[in-house]
This record gives sequence, C-alpha cells and structure tokens, in this order.
Amino acid sequence: MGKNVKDDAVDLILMAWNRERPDLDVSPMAAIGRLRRCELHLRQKLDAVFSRYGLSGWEFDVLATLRRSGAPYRLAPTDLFSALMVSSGTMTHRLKGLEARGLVVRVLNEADARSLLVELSDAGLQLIDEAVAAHVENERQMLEGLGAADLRLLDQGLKRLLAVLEG
Amino acid sequence: MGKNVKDDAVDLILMAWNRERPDLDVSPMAAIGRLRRCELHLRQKLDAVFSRYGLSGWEFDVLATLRRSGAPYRLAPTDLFSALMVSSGTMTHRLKGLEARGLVVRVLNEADARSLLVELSDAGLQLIDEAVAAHVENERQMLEGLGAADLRLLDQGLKRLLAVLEG
DNA sequence: CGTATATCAGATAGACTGACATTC
DNA sequence: CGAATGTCAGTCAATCTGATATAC
Repeated sequence: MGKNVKDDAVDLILMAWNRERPDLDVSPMAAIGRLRRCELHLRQKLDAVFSRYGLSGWEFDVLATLRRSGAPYRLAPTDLFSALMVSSGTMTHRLKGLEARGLVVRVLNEADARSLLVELSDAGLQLIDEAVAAHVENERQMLEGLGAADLRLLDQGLKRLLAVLEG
Repeated sequence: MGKNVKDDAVDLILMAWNRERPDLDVSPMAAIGRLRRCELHLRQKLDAVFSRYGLSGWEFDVLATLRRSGAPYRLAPTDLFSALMVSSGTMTHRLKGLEARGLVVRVLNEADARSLLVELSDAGLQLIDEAVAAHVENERQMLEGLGAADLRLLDQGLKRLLAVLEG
C-alpha cells in the first residue's frame, strides 16, 4: 500500500473518477492521460523554439521533411502531404505561404508535368539547418531531467505502444 | 550491435537525420517523436468514440470535468477554463454550444453574482455517464496489446517525464 | 478513357484578443 | 476604487471538401 511517489494531476483525476464512478475501472486513463499531458507540454516548449525562427510547428515539419530527404531537398506535394498526414488542399495552402516567404521554390517536374516540385531555397535550407540544431538541443534539455536509464525504458515502452497502435 | 526490434517510422526519420546531419546528435528525437506520434493515434481513436455520442474531444472534456467534480455537477466558468487551459472567451463560446444542445444549464451563483454557474442537465449527465464508460473501454482496448508489465513500466516512465516537464 | 496530381474557392470549427459591464 | 469574472464581437490561422484543370 505504500505510496512512494507524489500524486500528480492525473492521479487526482483518477481519484475523482473512482469516487464518482466506482463501477468503472478507469486505470487505462493513467498512462493515456499522462501521455497526452506530456505531449501538450512538449508541444508548447517545441513551439517556443520554432517561433524563435519565425516558424510554426507545421512549417518546421514541412521544411524538415524536405531537408532530411537529402539534396537536392526536393519533393512532390504528394510526398509532403502523405508524410505529414494532411489533405492535398491543406498542403497547397501551406506551400503558398512558404513560397511567399521565400523558404521554398517551385520547380518543374521533368518526369511528370502534373506537379511542380517543392524545393528548399538557399534561405530555407539555411533556416531549417539552424532551426533543427536548436530543436534537438531544446529536446535534449527537456529530457535531461530524466536519467539515462529512465529515458531508455520510456522510449522502449513508447516504441512498443506505437507498434500496438500502428500495427 | 544486434538489433532485435523492427525499425518503425521514427527510426527511419532518425536514420535520415543521421545521414544528412551527422554533426547532430538527434537521439532525443526518438522518445519525443514516438510520444507525439502515439498521441496522434490515440487522439484519433478517442475522437472516434466521442463522435459516437455526438461529442468532440473538448465537449467531452467539459462534460467530464463537470461530472467528476461530483454532485451537483456544477462549476464556475473560471474553474472550467482553468482546468482545461483555454481562455475565458473560448469557454464562453463552448458553453453557449453545450447550453444550446441542452447538455448544460446556467444557474445563479448565490455566493457571487458575477458568474452564472454551469451545471450538467439531466440529459448531459446521462450522456457523459454513457460516454465515459465507452471511453475507458476504448482506452482499455487500445492498451490491451501491451503486456501488463510493459504498461506499468510505460506509465512509470511517463509519470517521471511529466514530473520533469511540470516541475 | 479512366486515374492521378494538384490547385482553388468556399465553408467550417475552434481559438484568441480586447473592450465592456458587472460585482466583489 | 482597484481587482476579478465573464461575455461578446471581431479576427485569425488552419483545416477540409468539392469542383476543376491538366497530365499520365
């Protein structure tokens, strides 16, 4: 019965549900509630760094997807909206904004004239290269309060959960 | 060097970054990327159940917050927007919608005439009681692919991460 | 010809800010 | 009077759908 860890916000929610709905086993709420709450905090901290580079989260995602595809940092719109799980119309809208800011350029697709490929501009490449360095440093700092062993265990657990959710 | 687990989508992203930016240690991306990806899948599956009850995620959250506060299922708007981390104007907007659907009613606050308290209607109480039962069952099913030991370890890791992020 | 690839316009849903009224 | 509590109007950023044009 000994409780050796402090109650957090999710524990309080679980206790409230147990009081109000003792007929329900709400234990699955624990891990899922904590995961979602962690994601909320993470997103806010990640966005704070993105905004230092004038980027929103989805703008970073588009530029980063182009960047890690390798030189010449060029993908078709379909590749982008598939990777980022948004509709084609949404991607068109995103690309217009990035193009207007000069971070990407549209180039002819020699192999298939239905699409104008999307390519990082010099400015876009430089920006994402700086931003991604700051981004991983930010992530490193967010996790440094966690011991190496804890982090490894957490990542392993998340990997298994992800396999369950995607499999 | 033996790799005993299959590469997932996040592993592929890490490998791409290692190829493109070998100067960066992108290992923090692993846990954070998996966590965010899990959250995306979870949210979609949770929303699918909410929509069976005609509810969006935030509508469920408002009703659930009222429900687990206990009888008479009544809170001030400030309590609600503080708990759910949105602005007061946003909560006003949400409450108008829920009131128009007859799920909450506004009642006079005898102790402080500045606010009209928010209370679950009979219909709202019945709806959230059914929806929350389906919700936890949904969560249970999402996690059942994970062993009990894995789940316990995952939750422990998330609890520590949450403490780091909130502390 | 039927499919695939995108773009565009319009609609939608949800959030925020700032001004305001009321009450403590 | 200053602080707190909401409400409201207006604006905004981002998304999706459906219609359309073009190319495979």
